[in-house]
Amino acid sequence: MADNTRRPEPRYGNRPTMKDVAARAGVGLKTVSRVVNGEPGVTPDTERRVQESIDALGFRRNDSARVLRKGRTASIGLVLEDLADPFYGPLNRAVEEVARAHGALLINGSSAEDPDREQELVLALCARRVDGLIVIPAGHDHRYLEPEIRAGVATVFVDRPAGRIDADAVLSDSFGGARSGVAHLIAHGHRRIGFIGDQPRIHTASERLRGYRTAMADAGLAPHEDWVSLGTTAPERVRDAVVAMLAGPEPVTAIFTGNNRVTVTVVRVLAAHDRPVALVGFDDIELADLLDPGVTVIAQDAATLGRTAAERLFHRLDGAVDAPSRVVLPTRLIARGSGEIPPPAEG
Amino acid sequence: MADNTRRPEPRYGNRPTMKDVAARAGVGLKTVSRVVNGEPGVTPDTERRVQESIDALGFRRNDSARVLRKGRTASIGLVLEDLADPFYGPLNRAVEEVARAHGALLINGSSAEDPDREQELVLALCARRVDGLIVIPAGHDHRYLEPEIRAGVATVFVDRPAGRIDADAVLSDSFGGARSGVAHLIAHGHRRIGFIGDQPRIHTASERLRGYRTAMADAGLAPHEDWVSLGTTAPERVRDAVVAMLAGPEPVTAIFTGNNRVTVTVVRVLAAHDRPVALVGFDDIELADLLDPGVTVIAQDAATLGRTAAERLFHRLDGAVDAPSRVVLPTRLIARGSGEIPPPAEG
DNA sequence: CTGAAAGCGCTTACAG
DNA sequence: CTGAAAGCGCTTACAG
Repeated sequence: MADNTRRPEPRYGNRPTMKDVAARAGVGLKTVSRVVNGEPGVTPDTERRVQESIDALGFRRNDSARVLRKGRTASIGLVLEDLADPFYGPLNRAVEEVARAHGALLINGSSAEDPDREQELVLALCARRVDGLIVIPAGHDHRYLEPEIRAGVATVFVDRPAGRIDADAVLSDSFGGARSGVAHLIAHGHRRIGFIGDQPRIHTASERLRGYRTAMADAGLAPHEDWVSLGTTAPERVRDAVVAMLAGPEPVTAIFTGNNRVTVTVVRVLAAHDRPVALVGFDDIELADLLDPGVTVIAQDAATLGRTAAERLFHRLDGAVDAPSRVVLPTRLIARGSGEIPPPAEG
Repeated sequence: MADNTRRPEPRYGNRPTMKDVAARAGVGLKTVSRVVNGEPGVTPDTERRVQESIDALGFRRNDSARVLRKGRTASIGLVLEDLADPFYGPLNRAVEEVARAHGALLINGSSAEDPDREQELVLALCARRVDGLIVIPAGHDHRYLEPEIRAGVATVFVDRPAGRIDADAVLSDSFGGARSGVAHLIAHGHRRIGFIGDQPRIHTASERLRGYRTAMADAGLAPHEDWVSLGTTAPERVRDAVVAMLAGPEPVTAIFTGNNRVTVTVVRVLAAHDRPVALVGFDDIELADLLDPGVTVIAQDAATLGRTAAERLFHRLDGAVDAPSRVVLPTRLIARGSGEIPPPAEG
């Protein structure tokens, strides 16, 4: 027999159904349903016969059919940017734990920072009739979700707000965090401070840039255009940005980085640089404390972000109909050395 | 009106169905189905009327009902140990990409290294009638899966093999990787080498220990019992193990660590230690190259692990019925400094 | 080209 | 305590 023999119609295999169990036990369908669901009103003897039949046939209730009748799928969708990004790991896990506590399964997907892919994924989840949706949006126009939300799909945005619709959101204080991080560098004597961030269409990126500009303005500093670089977090792009800022007649003496991926690349570039350059990064990164110098960061609490969003979602699923809310979680500056490097004495 | 007003029966909201669309367009149910699914045999005029009706009502096909009829859910389940562990990020992402390419959604869950939780999750996924399952097993007895596999649920184990059943598995070469890592330390002059690993009931942990013992035996070295420590990867446990190995009359001069979490803690402890101690760790870790010394590791390719497993799964779903296979992927030693530290001159 | 009937595997509402 | 009938929202198989 060849290796590539194919089954005719795979279907669910040949799974026994409640009907099969009922026939074998010589009872009605509803009685099987009662036993399977632990409902009362079955004599011990009948129950035993049904249970024996279930075991013999290897019956397992088809929740997919159950769901169709009950109207709730006991599943939620989580759309994030990249399942492989360590920043989202704790967020993902926190959402899972809350879902689990509510008896719901988690359907996961990455948008890859592509608005079309986000929409495609979100609508596929709606077609599966997930009870609710937690979205880290890639796009800026979520009006496509309006009919779904009206139809009862609870939706909570996390990390970034929804665009053009009014919806629950759970965010970190990107503006405040960046502002305090840049102020920290200024307090250590820096005047020429660079900002390297993610693409400006991403809400967190533009908020962090705003924090940078505000901190500079607060100190009466006017950042040179060349000190700001926004774009993808691809290592080459970030590397070029650092190199450019450190060259020229007025090189920056400190850099503020907009997220974990940017920070990692900047740390690499600075490690190979001849003069010390101060650095504060948004997002904590693993082993940041063991580098020399340790990396000073603005840490956000990704797990709390996820947990808060999921709890909000289930609150809605429990029937809460209060107005959409926005929760902003504080960030925390962790000084480890890189942010406390003074600028070189001016020549 | 109070905030906590509750809707009566949440159901799917009040979603329009094909029946509603048909009634509004004045056509039969089957015609709507044809339009929704892009099947041929509808006049342009009829199609226009139906489409108009779909748009006006905001109809979206209920895939949950579709699935019941079609027999396939176009979804797969992935059970891993911890969604927050950075090691699984790339694996998770790779599985997602393959699933996406096959039009399937990904249902995700963590076992938290608890066999009961693994089983509960796996069976819940089976009840949802996922088409297939990718499992990083926590337990060692997967006979509970036999009826499911017989009923047609394709199943592939990844990172660790199944227990007591014959099933596809995609693994990294834990034994060979650990053996070569320890041999590397021996080649650099070490004789007293410690091994700190995860709990021995975990397949990868015991295989790596076996690799350690084999490398030692190959070199004619008899490891002292105190040089081997297995247990949870909790930082306190690992810290105590390192401290114990470095104390006493015959302290180890090098340590081999069994996975990324152990390595991270050991790096922390060694950074605070007064004498240099060589280190090779299983699994690559972010920024390992920037530490001083850089951390020498045995790297495995988590993305390939995930991709290979997912491809195997869809191969099965396409009907392949060849015997269960075991794929073992090679590991790669990356020398960065910590593994090349020589032992101190003997007194 | 179009649609009425039956059925996927359950639960609901009801009757005995 | 028990079960037959109807229905969840689709697709299948068939007839016109």
